[in-house]
Amino acid sequence: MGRPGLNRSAVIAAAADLADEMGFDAVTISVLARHLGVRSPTLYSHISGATDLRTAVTAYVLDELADTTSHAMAGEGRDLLVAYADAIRDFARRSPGRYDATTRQRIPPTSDPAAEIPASVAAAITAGRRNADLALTVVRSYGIAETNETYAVRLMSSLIHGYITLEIAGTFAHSEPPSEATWPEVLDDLDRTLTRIAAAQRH
Amino acid sequence: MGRPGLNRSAVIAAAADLADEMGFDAVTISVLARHLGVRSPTLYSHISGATDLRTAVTAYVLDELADTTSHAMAGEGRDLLVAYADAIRDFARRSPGRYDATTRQRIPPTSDPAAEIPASVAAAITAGRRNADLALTVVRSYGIAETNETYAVRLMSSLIHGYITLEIAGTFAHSEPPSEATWPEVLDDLDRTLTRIAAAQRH
DNA sequence: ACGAATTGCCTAACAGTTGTAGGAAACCTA
DNA sequence: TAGGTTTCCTACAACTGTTAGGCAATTCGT
Repeated sequence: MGRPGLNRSAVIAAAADLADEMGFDAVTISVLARHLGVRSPTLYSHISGATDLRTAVTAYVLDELADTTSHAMAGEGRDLLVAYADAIRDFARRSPGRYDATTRQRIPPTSDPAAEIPASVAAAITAGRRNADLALTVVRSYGIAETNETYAVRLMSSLIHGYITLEIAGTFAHSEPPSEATWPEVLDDLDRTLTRIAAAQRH
Repeated sequence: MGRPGLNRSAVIAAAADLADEMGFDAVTISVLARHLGVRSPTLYSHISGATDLRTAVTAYVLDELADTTSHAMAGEGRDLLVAYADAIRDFARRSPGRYDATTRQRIPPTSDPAAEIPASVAAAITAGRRNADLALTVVRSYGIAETNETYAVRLMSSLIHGYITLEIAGTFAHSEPPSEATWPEVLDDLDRTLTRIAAAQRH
């Protein structure tokens, strides 16, 4: 039934690829349409507007990231931490536009019960939770108790995300040693801290 | 000589205020012009375009941040770290649009010697270095040797910036305890790590 | 094989934004 | 009061986001 052509998934995937080439902000409806060989209004058959497109890309990319990360995760404790953090960093360096999408798109608070939640927002929330669960897995593998879980996840996420963000922004490019060299040290110190948190609770 | 009216500084300061009200991305030439009670082309007498405006706001805000932070810095070691980190976090929470400006604006690498560097870009680089020097001051107060200075600054900056970014993005809003409660713990662990780095070098 | 429903894509058109060009008005100084 | 300087304006061109309505291609039921 109907004529075959673009579909929503193809449009979103193309947008994610474009984001890696030109930056997340540069992915406009017009640019994306030109890249796909159609006129701008055509895309409105597949997406409901620019913000829907961005949110959908965010959800799509968050799912990709969770897939990649969970596939790379193996071992326990320090090994698991390194596998987890390297997977995220590799993803961000390989696909900076995609990584940007995971952070740049602000999901409004769900406090308003009357407001209808668009499907793309719901998908982004679900995919975000998938990634949060992976972080939780790493922390739990250190034997950190439930009381400290949230804290440990926030500490670990902040450090990993912060380092990757500043690294991609070029903040580390103007001083020695190269960013590549200090990353393992960061993970070493993060490992020590997570170990300390786990040890401190079994008094 | 000449008719008094807007000048470049007033335009940039107004843009920074607007960023706090509506978000950094929402500050367009047209919106800013309307807010200042003039027509859009008028602004081109004071700024050379949209990217120049954004870069100039970044430089302006980086200077404000360095002023605020250096004014708040006092003490040594842990006290200094807390004063430094709290100043940045308070700034970011009080002025989220301004804080966004410090990170969202990408300064291209200065590798090309033939390219002329616009004044706003040079100002942003200088202001960025001011902030980097403040971070260095904190690290040095721990007695960390020059060999480890860069590493310690990267670690500290990544953690502080990452936590603030995720906090403002609302990532911590959906779990207990409140973000307010885990921040001091983060600084505690950061203090321990900086102390360890300092201790490890005098073997 | 044919009609009908379905679906994809198009043109036309409008509002809003960025940016350029050139001119008129307001102000300070002499 | 005249000159020079600077501010601000209107007019215009190009591009992006978005809506409305229509043509055309494909698939399904018969």
